[in-house]
Amino acid sequence: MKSNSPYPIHTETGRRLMEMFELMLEHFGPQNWWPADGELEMMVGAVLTQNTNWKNVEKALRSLKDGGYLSLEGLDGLPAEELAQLIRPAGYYNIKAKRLKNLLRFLMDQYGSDLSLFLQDATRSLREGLLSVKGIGPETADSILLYAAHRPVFVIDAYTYRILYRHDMADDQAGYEELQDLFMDHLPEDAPLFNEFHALIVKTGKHYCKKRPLCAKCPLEAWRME
DNA sequence: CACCAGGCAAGTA
DNA sequence: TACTTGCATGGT
Repeated sequence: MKSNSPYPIHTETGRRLMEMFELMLEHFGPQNWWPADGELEMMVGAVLTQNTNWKNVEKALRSLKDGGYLSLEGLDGLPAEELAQLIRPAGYYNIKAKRLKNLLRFLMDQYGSDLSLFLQDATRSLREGLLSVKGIGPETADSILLYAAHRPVFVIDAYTYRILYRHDMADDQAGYEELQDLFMDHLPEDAPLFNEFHALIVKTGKHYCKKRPLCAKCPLEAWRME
């Protein structure tokens, strides 16, 4: 993907979104997400980072790696209680241990011990399968689809709500699917674009105040003044 | 001290 | 259906 050879955009909304994307890319550069060593680590990280600072997730992933548990077999052979203690720094460790176990059971029951069969599955509805797992909601499912299975699915998170609402591109009642459609109906279905855009939204969103109107300190506004 | 962080499920009315 | 609450550590 080259930032200076834009995709064909056919709507005003699409142009506004691409303008935001270009500004973010210009200011922060490529984010190269997802920061993980392999697809399984990515999926584990997706569960661990639920409502949790990524720095804390890294500590949990580190202890899983150091213990040699970051494989389907390694995690499967680990009692939930032990898994919980290993992922303590990521918070919500009891419930997240169960969620990881639920995900592991889904993968091994549906695809055996070969993760690539899951990642390359083009026949069934991967999203519905993931959403049937207790502990995998829309954002975690879509993160896995985009960053592990490389499908052109746009991931929505709290920062996406905040930025779009602040720039009057969505109302405060907008739901997940509604915001996802906003991106997917107006941008080309391109996994590398969705990958970088979501990562940049997370990076940029951190600089917006949680509850305050748009002001000159909001990144996109400040950059336009430069 | 309060507040936040790359959500989700279960309970309540 | 539409809110509300529990889950929990670590950093600012």
